[in-house]
Amino acid sequence: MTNSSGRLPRLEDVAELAGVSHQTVSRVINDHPNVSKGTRERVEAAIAELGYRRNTAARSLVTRRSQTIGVLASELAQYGPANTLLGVEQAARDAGYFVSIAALRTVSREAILDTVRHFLDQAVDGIVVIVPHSETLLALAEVKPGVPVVAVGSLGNAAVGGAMVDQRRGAELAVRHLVDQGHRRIGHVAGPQDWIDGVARAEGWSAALRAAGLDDDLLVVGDWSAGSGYDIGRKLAGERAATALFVGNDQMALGLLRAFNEAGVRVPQDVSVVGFDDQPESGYFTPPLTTVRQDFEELGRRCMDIMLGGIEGGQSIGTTVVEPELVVRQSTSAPA
Amino acid sequence: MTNSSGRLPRLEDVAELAGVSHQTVSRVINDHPNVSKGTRERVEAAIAELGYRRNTAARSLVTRRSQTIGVLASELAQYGPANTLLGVEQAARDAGYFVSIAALRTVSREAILDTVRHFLDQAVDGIVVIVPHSETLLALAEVKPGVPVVAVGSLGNAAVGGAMVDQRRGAELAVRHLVDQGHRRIGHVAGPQDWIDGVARAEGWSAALRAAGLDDDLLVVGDWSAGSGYDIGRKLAGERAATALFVGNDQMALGLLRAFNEAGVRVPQDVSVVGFDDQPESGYFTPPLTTVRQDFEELGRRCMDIMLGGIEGGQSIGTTVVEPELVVRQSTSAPA
DNA sequence: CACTCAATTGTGAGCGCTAACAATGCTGCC
DNA sequence: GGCAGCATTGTTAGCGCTCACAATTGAGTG
Repeated sequence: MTNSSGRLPRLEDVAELAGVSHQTVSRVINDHPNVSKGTRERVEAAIAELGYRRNTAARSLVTRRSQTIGVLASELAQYGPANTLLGVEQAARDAGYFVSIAALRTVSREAILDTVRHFLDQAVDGIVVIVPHSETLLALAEVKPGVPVVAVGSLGNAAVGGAMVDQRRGAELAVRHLVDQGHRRIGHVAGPQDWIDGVARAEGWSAALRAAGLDDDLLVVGDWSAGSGYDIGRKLAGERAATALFVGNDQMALGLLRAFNEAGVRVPQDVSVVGFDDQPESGYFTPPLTTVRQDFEELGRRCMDIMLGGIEGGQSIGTTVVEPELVVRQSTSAPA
Repeated sequence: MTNSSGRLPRLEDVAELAGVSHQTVSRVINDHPNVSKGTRERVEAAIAELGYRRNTAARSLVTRRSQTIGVLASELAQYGPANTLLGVEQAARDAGYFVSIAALRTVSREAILDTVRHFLDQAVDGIVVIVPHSETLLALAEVKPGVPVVAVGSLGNAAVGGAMVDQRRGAELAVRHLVDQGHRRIGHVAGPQDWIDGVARAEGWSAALRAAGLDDDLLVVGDWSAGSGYDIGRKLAGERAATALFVGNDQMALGLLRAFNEAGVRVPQDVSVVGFDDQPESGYFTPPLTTVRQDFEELGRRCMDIMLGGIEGGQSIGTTVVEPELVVRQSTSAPA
C-alpha cells in the first residue's frame, strides 16, 4: 500500500521486490501453469505489499482485447430493458468484464451503426444489443463489427446471437387462461408493430385464439404507454365488443383500467384484463392485474452466457429462450 | 475503407499515405494548432480513405486517461436512477466520453469500495455515484480515488461534487398545496430513513408544516415499494387521523391508493394524496395522482457538467441543485 | 557420467500512441 | 545580406504490458 515514488507500481516494481523477472510476474497474474509454488507465493506477496493493479490500457494494447462488453440499449428507463441491463451487468462483471453502455435516443439504422462504431473505438470484446425494434436486426446484419453480437429479444441469425423470452408462449398463456374461464370474445391491445415483442405477442394471441376455434378480429394497436392504453380504453368502453382483453404490457393495462374505471366498466365483472411483464406495481393496480411475468434479469444473464461462448469459443454464436409465467390476480374472472 | 493487409490501419499507415510523419497525423487528430491547412486536408483524406480510427488503448497508455466515466449505481431498475443514468450517459457521450457502469446489488461500504477499485482498474477519468443511501457519502469520503467524484442526490463535500434535486423544496411544494386547500392534519408516508431523499422529504414536510403552524406528528415510514404503501394504507384507512397525506414517492402512493380503494376510503373526497417523482404512469392511477416532478435527466446532465469541470479544470469540485415542480391532478381537493 | 527432455525462468521486441525536443523553412527587419 | 523569431514538421523515447523465443535448471535414462 505504501507508495513512495508517487507513481503507481508496475510489473517491473513487483518483479524487483520479488526478485524475479517481470515476465514471471505476468505469468502469475495470468495464471499460467508453469510457475513454481514458491515463486508464485513470493510474487503474490509482493503484489499485495505494493498494492499493484494491472494497467488495463497496456494489456489491451498488446492483447487487442479490452475486457469490456458494450451494451447498446434504448428505452433504458423502462422496466424490461433496465432489468435486462442489470442481468447483463451482473454476469459480465462476474466474468471479469467491464460494461460500457450507450443509450440510443432515437432508433434508426444510422444511430445503431454510429453506436457500434463508438464501441469499436473502445475495442469492446462483444456487443449486447437491447433494442426491441424489428429494424435492429437488419441494421446489425449490415455492420460487421468483428466481435460477437447478441441481440436481446430475438432469436438472432447466423451472425448475431439471440436471447429472448418466448413471447408467443406468453401470449398463449394469457389467452388460454381467459378461454379456460369461459371467454369467447377476446380482444388484444397490441404494442407497436415495429417492435419485435409487439408483433410476437399479437401473433401469439392470434394463434392461441385460432387454436381454440375463436375469432381474432378484435385488435387495437397502442404505443406501450399508459396514455395510449387510456385512449384505447375510452374507445373500447363504448364498444364493449369483447368480454376479455389481452393487453400488450402492464402500462397500457394501467391506462386501460383507468379509462374503464372512469367509464363505469367494472373489471373483472364486465371485462377481464390480462397484462404482460409483471412490473412490481402491477399487483397494486385497481384491481390487481393478472399478467404474464418475464424474468428480465435471467434474460440478461443468459445473454452474457451466449456472449462469453462467442468470445471464448469463437464458434458459431448461440441462442437461448426464457420461459414466461402467468400470474393470476384479480383482473380476470368468468364472463357475466 | 479498403483494408488490404487485414490489419487495422494505424497512425503510421495514414502518415505514409499522406506523405507526412506519424506525429503530424497525431496532431491532426488531436486538433493541434500548428498544422498547415494543406497538410491537414491531406491527412484527413488519408484517414478517410483508410477508415482509420485511433487506438484507444495506446492513447490511454501514454496519456493515462481513458476517456471513460464510471457510473456506480444502485436501484437502476427504478425510474429515478434509470433516468439519471440516461442524462449522464447523454452528456458524457456528447463530451466524447465512454460510460462504464457497475450496479451495486447490495449497498455497503465494502461493496462501494470494491466497485471504486473496479473502476480504478479501468482507469476511469471520473466517477458518478448514483446511490441514494446516506452511508454512500461516508464510504466515498474514505476512499481517495484520485479522480473526480460526483454524487447524485447530495450536496457533496470538499472532496466529492454533488448534484441534487431540492427535495425539501419539493416537500414544501406538496405541503403548501395541501395547506392552501384548507387541510390542517397532513400526514407523511416517508421513505426509508437511511436514504438521503427519504430523510430530506420528511424534513421538508416537517418544516413546511411547522412554518404553517401545524403539527408534524403523523409520520409513517415505508420502504418505497407499492407493497409497503399498501400495508400502510390499510392501517391508515382504519385510523383516519389525517385529511391529507404526502407520500414519499409515487409507487407507495399507488399501493396506498389501492388500499384506500379496498377500504372504501375515497380519494380525494375523504383523503387527499400527493406523491413524489411524477413517473409516466402517475397520471393514470385511480385517481390520477397529484405529485412533485423531478427532472432526472436534467439532473444527470448537470452531474456531468460538474464532472467535466472537475476533470478539465481540476479545481475544487462543484455543486448543483435542480428545482422540482408540483403537478396537480385529481388526488387532491379541499377537505370535506 | 553424459545426454535428453521437461519444467521453470529470463530476454528482447514491439503493440500504437503522445510528449519532448530537434530540425527545417520562411518571414521580416536592420 | 544575415540573422532573429516564428510556424511547421520530423525524430526519438517510452508508456506497461504480453508474446515468442532463449536460457537455465534438475530429473531421469542408458
